[in-house]
Amino acid sequence: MTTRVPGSTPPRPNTGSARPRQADVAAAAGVSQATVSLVLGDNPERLALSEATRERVALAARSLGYVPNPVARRLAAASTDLLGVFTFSHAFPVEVRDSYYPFLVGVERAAARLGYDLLLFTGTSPSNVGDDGADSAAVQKVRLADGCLFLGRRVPEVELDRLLACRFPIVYIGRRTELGGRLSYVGADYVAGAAQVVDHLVGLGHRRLLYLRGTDDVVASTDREDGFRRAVAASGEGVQGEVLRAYATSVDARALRAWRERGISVVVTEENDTNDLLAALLTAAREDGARIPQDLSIALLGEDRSLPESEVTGFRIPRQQMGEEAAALLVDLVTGARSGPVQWLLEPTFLPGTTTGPPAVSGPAAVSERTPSTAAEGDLHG
Amino acid sequence: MTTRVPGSTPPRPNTGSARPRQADVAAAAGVSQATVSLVLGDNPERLALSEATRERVALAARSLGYVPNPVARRLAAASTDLLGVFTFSHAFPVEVRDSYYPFLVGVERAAARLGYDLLLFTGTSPSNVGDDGADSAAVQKVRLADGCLFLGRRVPEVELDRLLACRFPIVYIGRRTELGGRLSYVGADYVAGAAQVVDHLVGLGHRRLLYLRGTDDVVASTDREDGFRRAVAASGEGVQGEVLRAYATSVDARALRAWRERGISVVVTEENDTNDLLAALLTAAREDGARIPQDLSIALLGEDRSLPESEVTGFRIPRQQMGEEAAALLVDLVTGARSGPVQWLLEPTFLPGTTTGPPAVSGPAAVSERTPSTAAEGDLHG
DNA sequence: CTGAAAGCGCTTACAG
DNA sequence: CTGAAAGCGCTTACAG
Repeated sequence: MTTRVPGSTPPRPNTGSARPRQADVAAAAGVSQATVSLVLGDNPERLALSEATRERVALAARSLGYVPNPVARRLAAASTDLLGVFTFSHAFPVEVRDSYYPFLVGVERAAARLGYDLLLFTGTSPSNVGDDGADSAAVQKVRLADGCLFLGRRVPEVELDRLLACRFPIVYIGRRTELGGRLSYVGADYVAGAAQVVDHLVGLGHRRLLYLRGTDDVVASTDREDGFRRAVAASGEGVQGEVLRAYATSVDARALRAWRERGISVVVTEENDTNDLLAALLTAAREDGARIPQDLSIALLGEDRSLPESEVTGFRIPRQQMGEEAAALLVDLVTGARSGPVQWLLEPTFLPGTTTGPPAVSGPAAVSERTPSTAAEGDLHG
Repeated sequence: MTTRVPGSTPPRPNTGSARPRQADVAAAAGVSQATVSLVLGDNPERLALSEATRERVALAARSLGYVPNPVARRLAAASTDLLGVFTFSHAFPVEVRDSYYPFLVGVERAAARLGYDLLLFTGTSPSNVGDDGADSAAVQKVRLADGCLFLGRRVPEVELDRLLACRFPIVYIGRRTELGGRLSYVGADYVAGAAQVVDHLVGLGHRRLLYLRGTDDVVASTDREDGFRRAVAASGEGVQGEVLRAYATSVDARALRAWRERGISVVVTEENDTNDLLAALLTAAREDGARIPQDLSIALLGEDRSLPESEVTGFRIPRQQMGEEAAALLVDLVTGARSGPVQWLLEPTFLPGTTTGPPAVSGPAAVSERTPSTAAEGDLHG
C-alpha cells in the first residue's frame, strides 16, 4: 500500500478511464486542439475547414469516444444554456401542488424546444430566511444561468435591481409592477378575464353583482378586483358592482342572506390556492337553502382546480402557455433577439360552467319569505 | 452611432454592469485573486488567513455583489453544488402528472436541506431521439452537475458506463439491474409490498389467488410479479397463486367469470401509470355482477392514484421518501461520505382498503347458478 | 500568513 | 485552410 498525498493526482492519468479531451483527439488526428474545437463545435467557420481534416477529426473523436465537456464549453463560450427557475418557496409544494406545475410544464417544453436546460433553485433554505446577506446570495445564485424565470409573489427589489443592473435577463411569470416597470413578465390578463365573466353575467340579466375578494394584497388579487370594477363600469348605468374584502370564515349563511336581501343576485369571488372563499360561499348557499344557479349565481374570477371537473363559471388562466411564452421570452432576452422590459398579458379562456344562470324572478322579498331549511328541502326534491 | 465589429468586446468593460469576478474583489480589497478564492471558498485553509484580510475581502465582495461563477468552479475541479435530474422524457408530463412529482418533491426537499440546487435536463429533444451521437451528448451534459439522479425506465448503458468510468456519481430512483449491479439506486421493495398484500389475503382466508400483470417488462412490473410468487410460495402448501399476463382489453366479464368458476376468489393486479388493468377489472366485476369484496376481492400491488381517496387494497410506494433518500445518497456519493454502488429498497406502506374481504362462502358452483344481470340486481339492492 | 503560477477543457479572435 | 495563443473564472499546490 502506498501512501498518497490527498489530492495529488498525476498530471494526466493514462488509465484509459480518463475522459478524452480535444487535445487527445487532436493528437490522434494529427491536428491542433483548436482545429478539433472548430470541427466538433457548431461554429459558423466550420465551412472553412477541409473535408479531409473534418473527416479525420470526426473519426478520431468517434474512436476515442470523445464527448465535449459541457463545463469547459460553457466557461469558454460564456453561456451556460441554462435557464434559471426561482420560486421563493418549494418548486414542488405538496399542499397546493397545482400552484407551479402548469407553469413548469410550459417552461420545460419551451426550454427543451430551444435547447436549454433548467436550473431549479431550491427555495430559500431555513438558515437563509430572514438573513439579508444569505438571502441575497440565494438570489444572486441565479446568475449561474443565462437568465432566470421568477415565480411567486415575493419580489426582492434590491436583488432584482442588482441583477437588472448587470443586464442579467429576468422574466417574471405573473404581472409585476415593482421596480418602476422595469421587470419583464408574462402575466394573465385579469381585466379581460373579469370582463368575460361580468359580460356573461350582465348578459344573463344580473344587475347587482357582489365581488368577494380575499384580504391578500397580491397583484393577482388586485388585478382581479380592478378587472371586476372596470367591467362593471363598462356595463353601463344599470349595473351595480360592489366589492367586499372578506376572510373565508366570515362568509356564512347569514352574510349571504343579507346580500341576497339587498338584491344581489350573483356573487363573484376570486380564485386562490385553496379556493376557500368559493368553498365558504358554496357552503353558505347550501345552508341558506339557495339553489345554484336558480336562486343565486356564483362565479369565479379564475378556475376551481380543486376538482378535476369543476363546473363553476369563470375563466382559465393559460398557465402552461404563460410558462412557455415566459421561457421563450427569456431566451430572446438572453440571445439579444429582444431587449428591455417586455411585458405580455395573455387572455384567459372563458369557462361557462353551470353555476350561473338568469337571476331569480322574485325580488328580495321572496328570499325572506322562506326559511332556509324549508327552501333546501323543497329545492332539492321538488 | 459607432460601427461595432460583432463580437468584439472590450477587454474588460468598466461599465459596472459587468459581473464582478474574484479579480475585481481582489483589486477592491487590495489582495491577490487567489486570496479572494481562499477567503470566499469553503476551503480548510481558511483558518490560515488573518481576520483582517478576511473581513476586507468579505466587505469588498459584498459591496460589489460578487457571486462565484459555478461553471468556473466546476471546471477548476471543484463542485457546483448542483444535483442533476435526468428524466429521459418530460420531467413535467401533462398526461400522467403524478408520475414524477412525488419523487421531485422529495428530491427538492433533500437538496434544499443539503444546500444543493437542481439541474433539470429537459428531456431528449425530438432531434436527438434515435440519434446516438446527440443522445449521448444529452446524457453527458449531466456532468455539469456534481452528480445526477436518473428517473424513468430507460437505462442508456453505454453512456452510464462512461459516466461511471469517470467516477461521476449517479443514483437511480427505482431499482436497476443493468451494468452488472454497478448502478446505485433507491427503489421500492416490491417483494415486501407483495408479501403485505398476499399475507393480508391469505389471512382473510383466500387460497386461490390470481395475479394479473401487464405486458410491459419493466423492473417495477417484474419485481411485483416476483414478489407475488415469493409471497405465495411463502404462504405454504394450501395457497395457490397463478400469474397471467394480460392487456387491459382482454380483461372482461367473461374472463373474470371463468376465473371465478375455477375457484379464484381474489384478483391481484399491478399498479401502472394509468391503472388500466384495475379499471378493466372493476368494469368486468360490475358487468359480471360480482360485488366487491363479498363475491370477489380485488387488490393492487401498488396504489390507485387516479382518485384522491381510493379504497383499493394495496400498498403505497414511498415516493417522496425515495426522492429524498436518493438525493441524500447522491450527496454522500458526491462528497465521498459513501462510495461504490449503494442499493437501497424502501418498504411500501400497506393500504387495507375496502376491496378485499373473506372469500365468498359458496363454492364455484354458486357463481354459475346466477346469471350476471340477476346477480347484479340482487346484489345491489338486496 | 499571502502571492505568483499553473491548470481545468474548452472557444475565439488573430496570425500565418 | 490550419495553428499558436489568449482567455473564460475559478481552485490548488507551491513558494516565499
